[in-house]
Amino acid sequence: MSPFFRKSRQRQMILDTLSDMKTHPTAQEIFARVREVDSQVGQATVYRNLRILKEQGEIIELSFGTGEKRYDRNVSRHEHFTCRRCGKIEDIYPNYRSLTGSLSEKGFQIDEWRIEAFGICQGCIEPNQPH
Amino acid sequence: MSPFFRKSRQRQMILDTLSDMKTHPTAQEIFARVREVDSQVGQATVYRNLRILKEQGEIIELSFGTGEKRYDRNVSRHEHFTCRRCGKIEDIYPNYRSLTGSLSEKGFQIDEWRIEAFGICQGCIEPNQPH
DNA sequence: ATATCTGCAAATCATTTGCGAATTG
DNA sequence: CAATTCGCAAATGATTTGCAGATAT
Repeated sequence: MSPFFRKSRQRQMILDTLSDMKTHPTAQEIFARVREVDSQVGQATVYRNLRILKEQGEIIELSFGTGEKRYDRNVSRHEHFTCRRCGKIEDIYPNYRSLTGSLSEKGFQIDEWRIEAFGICQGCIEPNQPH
Repeated sequence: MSPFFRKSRQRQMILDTLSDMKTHPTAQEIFARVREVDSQVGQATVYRNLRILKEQGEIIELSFGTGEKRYDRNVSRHEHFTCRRCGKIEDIYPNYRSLTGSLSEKGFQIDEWRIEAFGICQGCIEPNQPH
């Protein structure tokens, strides 16, 4: 049986906070933001609820090979581009078809891709290189 | 100036150990294996040398969204398929062209992809489902 | 010689867990 | 009221760092 969840003020607050942040924040960043509104919230609550929200399919968990995980309110299928210069993470919508096609012929039964792109973002290339 | 590295018995042992392992092991798994040969080796030595070997381009560091990093002696450009059932990690060689093409048109200057595929491997699909 | 490297132990960072109290349906 | 959730503090797991002594060039 799939788990039953009650509503909680804290869980809603965490979801709202993530919705407001467009930066693909870490659990710690969400925790800091939530604490600004209610300094009573414990960090275990944030971690626990991020896991629950993920199980509920309300949010997505990301990882970019750096220690910490990041969270995303955008649950539609998409991937991410990280700018090496400014660190900004942008959503990208690649074409998966060709990837999957050539590999399924080789006997791979792939049901999920995790794709990350790295490079220099438009803003950092354009007029004058920051830094 | 790029750092200067001396040779060390331990570093060579770590590299040889990784070469022998075909499993994309974690630092801890490499540490355990190295300790079987020389029980004096400290774990800091393993972590330090894996970082150095990565900087030297001798090995590649992988991460699959689980806490720990994994290491790979195969430095040619390739990606990985992880079997959800048996956990085995296989090398895959996808066609990047189409991915990069459609996105560079949109102004992304992508210089690196990190791609992971998940699914069920051939061995786990075939005759009788294990478990 | 002397800068690099080692082993050890302690520190750090992200995340999880145990527990008694508070909250929700 | 009975299960879920909370806040706290302590535990965990992976990795890093400080340091005195050993080693490589």
